[in-house]
Amino acid sequence: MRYWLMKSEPSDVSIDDLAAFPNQTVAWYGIRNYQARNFMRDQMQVGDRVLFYHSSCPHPGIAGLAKVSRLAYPDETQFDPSHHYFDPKATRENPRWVNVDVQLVEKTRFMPLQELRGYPELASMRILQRGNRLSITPIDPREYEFIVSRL
DNA sequence: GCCAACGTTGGC
DNA sequence: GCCAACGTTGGC
Repeated sequence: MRYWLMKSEPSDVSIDDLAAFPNQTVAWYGIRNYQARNFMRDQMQVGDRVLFYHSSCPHPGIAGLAKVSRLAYPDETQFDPSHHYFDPKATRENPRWVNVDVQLVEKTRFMPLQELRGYPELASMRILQRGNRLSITPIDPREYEFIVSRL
């Protein structure tokens, strides 16, 4: 089992939105970065644990715990010309983008980015590195446990 | 709104 | 295959 941090803009899908969805599950659509796509396609397994992170918002930070509930499959939004995430180079025969499904495990207390930055134990987390933009990053199991034990 | 970082594109 | 230009991300 692996551990991941997945960024979501709360104006798009917040932890409360996730909690309100059917089965408390969301398709992680809209990933248009090859490295992040490859994590979903090649490495994510059902049951993998996810830190659900709010980004690009007034209060960035960890908002809850989730898990991978379905293996990667083609992202529907790439086929829809009216959609923001439409990709003219993608076809049904040759999809370019995939997504997993993510299901809520628990809405936790909110752990702000500022707090994460304060723990020396987490200093090597990718999310904390200057210039990091990757929206899906693997998390070291010890870092995951450290964070969960403080939520 | 600024700006650093970095991924992508496309001409050559 | 190089690399300059451009676009996007995301914290502040």
